[in-house]
Amino acid sequence: MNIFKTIQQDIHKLVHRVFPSVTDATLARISVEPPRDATHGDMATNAAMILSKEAGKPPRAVAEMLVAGLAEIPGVTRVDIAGPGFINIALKPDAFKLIVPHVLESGPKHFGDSDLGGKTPVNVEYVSANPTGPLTVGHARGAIFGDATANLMAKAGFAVNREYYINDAGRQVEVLTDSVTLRIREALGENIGEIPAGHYPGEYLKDVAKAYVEKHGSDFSDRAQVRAFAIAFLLNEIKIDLGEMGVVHDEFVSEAKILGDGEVESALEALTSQGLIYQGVLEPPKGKLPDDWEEREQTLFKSTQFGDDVDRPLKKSDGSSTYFANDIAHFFHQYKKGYKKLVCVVGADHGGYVKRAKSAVKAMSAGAAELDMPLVAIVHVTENGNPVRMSKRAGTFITLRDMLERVGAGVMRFIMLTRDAGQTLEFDYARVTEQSKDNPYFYVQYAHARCCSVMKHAVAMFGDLPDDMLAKTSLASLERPEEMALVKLIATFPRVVEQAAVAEEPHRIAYFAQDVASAFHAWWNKGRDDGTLRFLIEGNKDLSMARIALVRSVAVTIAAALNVIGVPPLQELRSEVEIAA
RNA sequence: GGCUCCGUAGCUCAACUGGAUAGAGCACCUGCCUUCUAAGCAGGCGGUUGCAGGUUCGACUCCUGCCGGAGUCGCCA
Repeated sequence: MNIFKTIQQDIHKLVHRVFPSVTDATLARISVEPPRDATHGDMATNAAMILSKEAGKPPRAVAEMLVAGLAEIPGVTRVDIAGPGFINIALKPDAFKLIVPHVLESGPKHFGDSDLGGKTPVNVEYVSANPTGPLTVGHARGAIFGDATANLMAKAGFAVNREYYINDAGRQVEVLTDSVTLRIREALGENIGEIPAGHYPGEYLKDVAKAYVEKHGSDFSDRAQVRAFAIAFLLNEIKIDLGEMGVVHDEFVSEAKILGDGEVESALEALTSQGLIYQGVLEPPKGKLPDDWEEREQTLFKSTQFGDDVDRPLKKSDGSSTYFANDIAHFFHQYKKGYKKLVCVVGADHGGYVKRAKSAVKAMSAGAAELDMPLVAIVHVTENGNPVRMSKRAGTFITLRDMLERVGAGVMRFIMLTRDAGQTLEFDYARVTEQSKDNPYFYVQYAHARCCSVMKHAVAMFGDLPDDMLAKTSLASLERPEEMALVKLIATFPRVVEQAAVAEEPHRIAYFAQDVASAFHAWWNKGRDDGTLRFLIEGNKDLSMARIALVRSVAVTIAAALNVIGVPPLQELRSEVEIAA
């Protein structure tokens, strides 16, 4: 149930009646949204301003033509023309109150569900960390963002597949094999001295070596065996970490398998048949010339035809395919499986790669598929404001597991979604675990726990109060502004879900949860000064039941939002206090 | 030097993808808190959205050029 959409559809119908020649494109631009300023009413539409050009009349004149029809839409109590031609609409409270039984019937799993996506198959790829070491907090952010984005898109009606692409081919895997071999020799008693340059120095490889020796003994002569063992071991560690974070994938796709299956060749053939591949010489990069630059003819993809800045090479000088060529194969693989929309979550250091990847997908699908590449920025981990440096190369990075053990998955998931993914995130151990309203995780959980506490008292007073019963409760006595503010806020959730899904911005859900928590805390606090605003009023069962229904729907709404983020809502905070103590 | 992302209150960040008077929290100031529910509450202060142009009914948002920060720049992934 999306009241904004319902009204929007009514308005579209009305516009069509008043302006029969209106085009679909124009109609699509006519939106209905909650105004920023509540005094403007409950909803505002830009219809008159959008139609102005086609109608050949000034916006306010167009608005005049729509007012009468708008007033007849069910639930509408007032229609005003304002500013440059906005039409403000007020609805009777009952129209909004319908959301409460809807929330209670839908429950935390389904409130906010939408069919916007029309079951469009979408592949969301995230994490995809190389199986060469443990996950870092940077990976954690990408994992959480990707997981929440996948949840969000699924909630908005897309058919989502969650993919982890295993980079188990290429040079870094050979480096891993060398490094592990060294550690195996060490485990067998050899003094290996300093780890030579060009090897991964991380101590975690000792674990790999130890496990290898336990399984295969002292024979490390079979390079393929060492490599396969190391990858499997480290990938398993990664899966354990992800599992504890509640980050799930539907499938793990192996790069080595894609290469082995000849997918690169078939992808390149597809491009060749479109005349998009040629032999040529690239201009050297403008400005600073690399020291070892030499002109060379190579195999190039005409990515400039699709918005890229230069054509991109597909073969290295030794004839093997570039990373880009392999990725084209990977995207081609996804496309062939039927996905029309590809989302690939990558680190911000891949920013320069987005254009060519998008152009490749556009080219090989002949425009039928589209790639989005959200960039996830760095995490700065601090402790009481003091930065904790991380550097994967030095092997002193902060691992996902370090952070998980320190603050727990719920805190990580929520806090990492309190920023737009493209913004660097400061994550302060002290701040995200403190029990105060300055900590958004706590603030939201506290609101949910307070709702649960009210429910406990309510049950003691009135007996069992299942949701399906509360859904039938009369809400006629809800008339205070604090109550209606919450009802209206809850009613926007389906809209927030759709917009966040389209924008692929799950942080909006976290902000919404904070908004609901804030409005609820405000209501709760009013009850301190004004006894008539308590939830449970002795001797007034009608009012109490109506408020209980609203409190419960607040809890369900917060739970539904947290569900998208992947954070379990807490019934009470006491247990957390004990953990912290 | 080219490209990408970013620049919003003193600080950390939002702003419904072009909508109305740009919003929260922290900090600061004022008042409240011997509790049906204070791990606080109510209010106040705070802005030429980096700068300069442009597009239009309307710009934090789109375009151009500067300034500043981060990332990246054929044979790493």
